[in-house]
Amino acid sequence: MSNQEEIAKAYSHAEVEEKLYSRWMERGYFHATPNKNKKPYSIVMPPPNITGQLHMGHGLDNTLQDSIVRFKRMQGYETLWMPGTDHASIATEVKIVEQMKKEEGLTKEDIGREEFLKRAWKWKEEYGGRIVSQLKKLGSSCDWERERFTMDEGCNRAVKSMFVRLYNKGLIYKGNRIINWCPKCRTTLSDVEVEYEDQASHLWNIRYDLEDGTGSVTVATTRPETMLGDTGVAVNPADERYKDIVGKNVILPIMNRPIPVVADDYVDMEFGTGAVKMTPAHDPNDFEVAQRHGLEIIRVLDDGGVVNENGGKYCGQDRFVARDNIVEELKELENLVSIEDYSHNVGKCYRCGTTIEPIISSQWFVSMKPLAEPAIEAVRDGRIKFIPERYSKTYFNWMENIRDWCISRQLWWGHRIPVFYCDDCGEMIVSENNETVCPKCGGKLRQDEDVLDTWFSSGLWPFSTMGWPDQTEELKYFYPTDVLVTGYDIIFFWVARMIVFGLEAMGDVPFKYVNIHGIVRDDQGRKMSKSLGNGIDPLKVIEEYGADSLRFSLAQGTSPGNDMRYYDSKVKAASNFCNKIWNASRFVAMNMEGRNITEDVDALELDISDKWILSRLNSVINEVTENMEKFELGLASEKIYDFIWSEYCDWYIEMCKSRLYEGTDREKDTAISVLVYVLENALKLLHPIMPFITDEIYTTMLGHDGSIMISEWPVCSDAHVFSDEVASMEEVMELTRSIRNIRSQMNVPPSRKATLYVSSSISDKIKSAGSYLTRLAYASEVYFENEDFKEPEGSITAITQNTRAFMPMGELVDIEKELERLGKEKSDLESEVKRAEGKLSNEKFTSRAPEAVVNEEREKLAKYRDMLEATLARISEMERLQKK
RNA sequence: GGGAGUUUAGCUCAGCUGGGAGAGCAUCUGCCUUACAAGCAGGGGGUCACAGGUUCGAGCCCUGUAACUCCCACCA
Repeated sequence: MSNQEEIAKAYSHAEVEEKLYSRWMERGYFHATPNKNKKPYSIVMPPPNITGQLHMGHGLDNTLQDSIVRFKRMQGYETLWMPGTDHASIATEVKIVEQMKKEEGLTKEDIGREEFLKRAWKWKEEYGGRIVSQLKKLGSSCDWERERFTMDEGCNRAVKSMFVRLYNKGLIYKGNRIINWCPKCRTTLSDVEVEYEDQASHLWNIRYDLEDGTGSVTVATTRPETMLGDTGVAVNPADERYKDIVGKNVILPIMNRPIPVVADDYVDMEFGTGAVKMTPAHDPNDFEVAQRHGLEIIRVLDDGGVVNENGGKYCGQDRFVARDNIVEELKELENLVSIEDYSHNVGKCYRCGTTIEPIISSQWFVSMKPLAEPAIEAVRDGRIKFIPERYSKTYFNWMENIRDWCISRQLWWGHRIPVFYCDDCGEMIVSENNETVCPKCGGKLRQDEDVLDTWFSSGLWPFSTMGWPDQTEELKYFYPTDVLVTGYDIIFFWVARMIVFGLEAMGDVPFKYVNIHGIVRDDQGRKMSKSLGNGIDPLKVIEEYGADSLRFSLAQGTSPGNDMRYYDSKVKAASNFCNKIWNASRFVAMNMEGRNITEDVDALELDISDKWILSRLNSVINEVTENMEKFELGLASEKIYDFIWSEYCDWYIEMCKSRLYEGTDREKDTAISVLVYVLENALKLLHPIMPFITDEIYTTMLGHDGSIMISEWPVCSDAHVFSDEVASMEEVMELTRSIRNIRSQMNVPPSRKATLYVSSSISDKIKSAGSYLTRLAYASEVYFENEDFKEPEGSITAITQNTRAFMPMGELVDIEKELERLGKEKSDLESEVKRAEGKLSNEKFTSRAPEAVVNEEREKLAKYRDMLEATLARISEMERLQKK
């Protein structure tokens, strides 16, 4: 259908990708719908934040998912890949607040909640689609008709429903507890949203004098400013040093307030002085101790991290300013005993990096323990499998020590907590509906001001996107989903919560496999980050090399659970591969012209090379399918790459040329039919990873209607196992390699052809392969001779087990050089023989090793002995010539 | 303080249930051989971190050591 002039010599990705993606969309190939005649396969996409731009992490994540989805679609499953975006409550709000401040000098309080939300929605409309269009550039075959947003109406319904359900079960409660507070974002954070970092700091030792003047006690702290809120000092009850002062009061310096000394097991006698100052309002441990001993709780920091009116003269000072000043004053008061260097773990807000402040506050919590139990069980009994398996350990460790989840956030952008208060009678109503009137007193109701943790709605994603709480057809058909593909960095944030919520809401796991991948680092192994400026923009890479190249390099470089580095050279290599495929296909297309192509290759009169490549294809189909089933995309890519490049292109195409150029019509038809058949199947195997180029070749060059993406995945066939031919072919290949090697070492250029005399004990088997040798081994003619053939003088000789090939090279043969080469050959073979002999003479080996292994060793020994014998014969022949 | 991972060619990494060390890039040599110079052919380069052990046989299994990385944990 095409000729050389019509097909470009190099593959150009830009227009192809654009064209094909819109074609796929138009034809609705991505859409999935419950279909009783097909088996379902489903994946939900980890919804990217609407604030986000596509980065390499998305690139990897979505390449893996798309590859799996395309594979399953070709296998005939009704395949749903559910896409969507996440409202990312805190991340988005921070961004909008920043933008407002920068552009208009406004704070969110200036414009009020309603106006702020209007802007947020506008922001979502403007930028929320950005990442979606970027995902499309990657080639993602998601069902865009089903695209969802974590804050759309359906998701909102699901969130409210889940909240009420858990509340009614007593699994959501409001409590006054120490929470993580970000003074910059002015909101609570859950425990997983705090990132800990070692910081060089000090340990300040401060003396608190006893009220009765009989002595003093020294306490150590890393946060001197909190002393303003101290309401006690704790010592270990077993500590002899402090036995007498328990129950007495000390005077809190600066504040000059008497506070009691209490005894509590929490205190470690070995650490520091063995006495600990208690700040119950700003430290979780102190809070617990205070609860046990009835200590007062005095909050001294406000929501902005500034000392409040309880801090006396320090009121109004930022916590870190106050720290310095308090240390100064303590020095002046001579209460500061000493300052030690100390490295200490500081919690930071995962969004803005501000040091978090533990603060006592009234918040909403999910009671996790009862919910965690079935979630642990689901992984333990194998209903959910982590890949790699070791991550289940991480999961257990976290789940088994789980603490309650603080879900209320003092933000505006998010799902508002469905709780209503009556200020008149104090009634609290938890409801999915927008309640306005108090059922008890008829008073006006006020909704809780707070919103929910983003991850609360993300946790519902696998079923909220399919219509839950309604029992939809989609849920029945596609839930549970098959696999979740995500990075190890959000196992706690997201994966664990989905499992918990899925089991609770649906009574079933949300997915069967969790395929965990690592993060994409830069070429120096550093995390890609905005602050380092070392991020690589996938879109730029796509623009330069094409989505296929990027995808291939990502898929190829990945192994489950491990980080990978991004290298430009990897993408370049993948793009060379594209070009290779393009040109191989171009070659095939050119030779298709005017030929009679038979699709059923088994009906053809196949020659040895055809049988060899079909056998090889068969194995590759087998292996790649298995790799894909096990989510081993890296191995799959490597195998397809090797097959196409090193077998199909390097050997098979070359072998076909003799028939295509010099054969009969019938031979030509056979060769091209097999060429097409193998190419087509190889393209199919590659399609999940490189969707664009494979479809372009499939439709344009191979002339198929439709698309490769809806074609059938190749299956292996027993009819294509030709072990004999493969073995013979391999001997021919070995012989070829040997001839090439010799010629290269002798510096004989390919243009210098020689006659080839082949003397082989398996001549009948490899005779038909003789014609390939012309091309592959640069021979002018090939003659098959009987075994005792006496070669012409001045030949160089390639030796394989059953075959010798002689090439008379005339004066080109440097006898000395050839002897040197043969000498090296000889010693190589001798050591092989020795190795095999050694093994086989070991009685323990022959008696204990499996028979197959022993036989294999025997065969090797025979082979090397044969080859050694032939080599020795050649050496003496050469030596004879040398003497002449 | 627990837990996990990594250590294989100059660089980045594969190596399935133990059976003669692999790829890509880089490097060297020779080739514009009518699909592809983004290519072809060939070469060099590895005591598989170290020390023991199990085994007929260990990169792979066991024990220990070292270095690097990550996660978790309320020791002020």
